[in-house]
Amino acid sequence: MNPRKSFSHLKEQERQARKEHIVAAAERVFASKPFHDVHIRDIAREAAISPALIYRYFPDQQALFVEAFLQNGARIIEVLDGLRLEDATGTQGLDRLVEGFINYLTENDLYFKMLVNFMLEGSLTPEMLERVKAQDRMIFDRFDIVFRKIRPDGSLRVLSHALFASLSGILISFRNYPDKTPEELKNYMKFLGRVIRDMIAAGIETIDVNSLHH
Amino acid sequence: MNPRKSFSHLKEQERQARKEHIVAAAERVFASKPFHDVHIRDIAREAAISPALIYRYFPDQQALFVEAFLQNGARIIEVLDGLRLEDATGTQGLDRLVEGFINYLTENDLYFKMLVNFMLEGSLTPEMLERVKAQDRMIFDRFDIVFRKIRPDGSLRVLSHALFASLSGILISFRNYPDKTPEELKNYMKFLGRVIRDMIAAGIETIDVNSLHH
DNA sequence: TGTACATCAGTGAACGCGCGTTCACTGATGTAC
DNA sequence: TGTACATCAGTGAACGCGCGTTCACTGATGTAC
Repeated sequence: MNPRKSFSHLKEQERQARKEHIVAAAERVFASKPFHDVHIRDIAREAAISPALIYRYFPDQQALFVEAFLQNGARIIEVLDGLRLEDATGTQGLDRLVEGFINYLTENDLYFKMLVNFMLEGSLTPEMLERVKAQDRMIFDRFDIVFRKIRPDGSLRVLSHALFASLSGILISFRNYPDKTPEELKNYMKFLGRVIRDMIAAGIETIDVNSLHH
Repeated sequence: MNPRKSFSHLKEQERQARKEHIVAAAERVFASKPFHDVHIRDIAREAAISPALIYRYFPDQQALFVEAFLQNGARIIEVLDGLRLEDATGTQGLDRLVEGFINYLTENDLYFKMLVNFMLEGSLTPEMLERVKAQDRMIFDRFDIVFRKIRPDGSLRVLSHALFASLSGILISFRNYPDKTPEELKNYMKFLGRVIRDMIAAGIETIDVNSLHH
């Protein structure tokens, strides 16, 4: 590695660090206000830089948003891995997953708001879409682990999809449920999560998952 | 009723009809493009009137949007009532509900997009909020009917919430699932709906719903 | 070591456009006499 | 019946603002000799 190369490598690293600084600022802004109230100028202010500088690091707004989104996805995967689902036996993993998933996402609903917004209107570039898809798969993989413990023979991915959708639905549907404190809301969502969990735990033993698809 | 009064009544009726005409146009536009691409000018064009006229019937954009939203909610309730859930026995009602709900909302996803948008960012006036809440309750009432058939003793509303959230979650999570035709998507969502349904059917007999809340 | 020059991260201000909303006006219809 | 006037639904154009993005520039750092 000649000096020239090593130098440009350092430069590149610096550049990467600054990029991450901007993404981190974006995440903080997303955490603080509704999705559609987040503007380039807010993020620039949060990062203490000029709005124009953002365009030296990202081609446009969407590229930055997707980056922040993926960053948050990575964080979710970390949280799921922190639950040590592999080590659980029987339905223990399911318990942990439901509890952990709702816990994290009620406390960090930025990822969730972004996720839903991308799902609703998402018209991503093919390349961005590929990255999001890959991350989705990684999340579903974590869900699969839990079901493999209970029904090693079943269509795990289908169950993962069903559980993910159910939990997501809880988080969305009761997000702004009126006349409740945030604490009550969170407890109610966790309660609904347990209802779903118990249904699944009761049903999974008896149902022939593979025969359902017709 | 004197002529004056009857006359103003007619006028009022006309006014109401024109209002509905605008709302209907709004619904059509919402059905045709993403939520955030729907603008007053689009709706005016669809209704074949001047944008300015809309402001003679609605105080602002949000008022019109909420009206279109409630209109769609009313339509959902009609669909649910059309399923004759009262006449079903055992888990038959549950089957019909899951099938009908997903069927309708995959084919008319405008309501759904609006619903989710209101849930995510919704900052409605108290009066608007009250109307939306009342409609939510009416929808959950239909869900309750189904569960009352199976478990007359359980906490019906909780089960309704859990099922509603699960189905909503399916509709959102797999809305833009990549590399699938709309037909395949719809079938997969219905399939996931049946998975949830079977879990519930299996679990509901054995679970003590009332004891879960702690 | 010093000097002229190139590079490039970073900037504040301005551009341009889209969109909700308002304005000033028109013309049809109804009313009073 | 005819005429002057009031009302009010409806309009096209303009206002105003917010926001993504670009522009023209600065100043620090590195390089060549």
